[in-house]
Amino acid sequence: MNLKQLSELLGLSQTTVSRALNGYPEVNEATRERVLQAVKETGYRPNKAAQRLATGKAGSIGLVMPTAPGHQSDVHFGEFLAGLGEEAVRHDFHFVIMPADPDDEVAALRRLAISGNVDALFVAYMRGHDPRLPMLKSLSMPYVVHGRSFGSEPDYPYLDIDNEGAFYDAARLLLQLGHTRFALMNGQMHLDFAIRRKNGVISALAERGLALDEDCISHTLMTDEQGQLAMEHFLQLPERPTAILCASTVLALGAIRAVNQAGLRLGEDISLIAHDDVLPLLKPENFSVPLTTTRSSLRAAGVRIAQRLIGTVKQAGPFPEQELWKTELIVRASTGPAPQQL
Amino acid sequence: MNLKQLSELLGLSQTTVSRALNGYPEVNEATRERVLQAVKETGYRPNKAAQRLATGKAGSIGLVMPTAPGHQSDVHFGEFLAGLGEEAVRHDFHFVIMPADPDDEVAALRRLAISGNVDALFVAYMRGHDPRLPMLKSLSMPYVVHGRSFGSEPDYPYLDIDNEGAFYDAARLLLQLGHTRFALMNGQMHLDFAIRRKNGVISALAERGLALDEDCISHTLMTDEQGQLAMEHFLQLPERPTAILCASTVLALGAIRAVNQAGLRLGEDISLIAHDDVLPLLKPENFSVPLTTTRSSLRAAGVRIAQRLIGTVKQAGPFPEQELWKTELIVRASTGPAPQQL
DNA sequence: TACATAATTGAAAGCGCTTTGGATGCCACT
DNA sequence: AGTGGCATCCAAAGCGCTTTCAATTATGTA
Repeated sequence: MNLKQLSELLGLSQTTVSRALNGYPEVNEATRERVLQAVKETGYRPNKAAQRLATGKAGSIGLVMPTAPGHQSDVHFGEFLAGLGEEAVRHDFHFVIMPADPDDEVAALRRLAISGNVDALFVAYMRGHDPRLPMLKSLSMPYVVHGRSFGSEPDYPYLDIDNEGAFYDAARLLLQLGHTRFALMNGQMHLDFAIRRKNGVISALAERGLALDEDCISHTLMTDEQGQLAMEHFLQLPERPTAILCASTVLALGAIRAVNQAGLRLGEDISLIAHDDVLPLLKPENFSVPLTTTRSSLRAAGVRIAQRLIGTVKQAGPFPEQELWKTELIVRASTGPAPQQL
Repeated sequence: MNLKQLSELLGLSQTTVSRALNGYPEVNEATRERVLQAVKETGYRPNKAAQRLATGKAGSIGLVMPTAPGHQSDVHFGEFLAGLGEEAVRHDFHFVIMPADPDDEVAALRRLAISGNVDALFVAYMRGHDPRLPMLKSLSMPYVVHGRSFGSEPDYPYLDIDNEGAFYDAARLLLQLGHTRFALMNGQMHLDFAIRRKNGVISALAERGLALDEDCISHTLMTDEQGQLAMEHFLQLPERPTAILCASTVLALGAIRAVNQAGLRLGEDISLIAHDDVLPLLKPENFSVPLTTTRSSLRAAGVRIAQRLIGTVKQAGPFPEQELWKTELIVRASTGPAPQQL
């Protein structure tokens, strides 16, 4: 069943049927009803390729999937993708996923753009001074960045969470609880969010005249193994930190293992706040000691970015170019007053 | 730059240029060279939508991304996707990813198929008597299943690993080492691979007149938390098992944590063999006690399935309908002789 | 009643590619 | 010289949709 057959069946022209389907105003409401009814009965579905050829829109958004160690099989990637997909399916959009080595990401992105089978690009894993930004700007294709690029002029469309604010708030909570010795388990150093989170902690501490020792910062991949290692290191420090800020619940998982193995009690000897991306497999409330977290749903971010991307392609009204989402600080049992003595 | 322009530039017809590009035999080698050269110089890339409209091929493979708890953000999904993508990019294929609740998977798959923007379907997370199989057969669209469906006639195209053989071999190794008390940490009960792995263990044990107690089997999600819980349970059993078979290195991670916390030594008090999907984040050789594993790369499976799918769409020669990959048994330090006494 | 205006509808021209059904020229072979 | 076979190449017809331009009918207005 195609447009021609459908229009013959209705005794209308293809033009009118097409217009009825695409919501053009110049078609009589009664005829539109008839068309819609016929669509329902016949199960007609417009041919995507033809639409695309006629309109020039591909109905798809492109993204590069980094595949080097450390990015590969990143749980965060999957979760974000679920969000993108959730929105995409509502608009009959799909993804063009191009896998690429992170070293090749700029080129991969360009290839994707000129391949002609995407309408818009999505970019993540932003770094400080990210080289993809100038490339994206030179392309004439809509894009939205997840995160930001520290050090670059913020004149590109992005959706980010307030990483600095989140970790500032988290650090303040711990300060109010009387903690003075802090440690930060962070993501890889070159990543934008890691830079900002660190800044958030530093500025909260600075207000109390405290500093974050370099020895008390770890920059690692977001795996629980790395979390454990980092925490083991912290626990061996002569001035053992009592307040831990943790860039991910995945890291926290390992960290807590280390705390337990050291015979320390979470929420008493050690207070910990983790950032929670709302990964369904790792709920902070299900930890044996429920985790205090700064929360922001990665999946929701995926939905929103898909909305903006698709909306832009469909030219459906203006979207804010920059969005900065606040995170929620949720206090659970992993934070408590600083222990009175060592 | 489109075909018309390119052909005018060359002083050839569109027909000839098209044929030259698509490897048809009836074009002079010299002219083909000229065309290829011009393509290189102009950077011409055929318009996907037009090709698709003309040929009816979309150049994409569809897959349903399950999003319910337990499937969501599955590390295995991401890893497999990396493999699919690796091959897809070579053929300028892309994915249509449709997220769906597992309850809705049959319907989602059908929607994807009739949406008209995929040429082939990929299906995973197979179950016993999987209801998607009859649906797929009724569709006239190529597909390949990752895994199999226990209890269904094996007359559909699949790629599976020899789960039964893998766990049979693993169990035999442990038997040869003198172990007699076994436990199996398995995936969810309804999943095909879990059924087969269990069968493999049971038949190896049966050869020695041993049985696998129901109490010594866990069926859980493949998370390290579940692994830890399961192992804790096993360790509390009156007749504590000394030989553990584990469906995933992710489960093993938690299991080993439990072993350590119980003060037991891996490879001495407890021998453990895990199935290794070759997840880059969780390498068995990097465990503090390197893990004996049955290995089969999930990513390689992704590559192969993409090959078959794309090959079928392009009608590039016949592919085997059914493939069963052997796994490698790799002995490392987590297996040792059965302890002499409790 | 006559005429401008608005509301609907259609015919037909693409979008850029593949492919069918010839052309054309050249050669070998009767 | 006449014929068939090959190797090359091309014109043109779609593929199924959107959209421009034009036609037709209905609605007001003077």
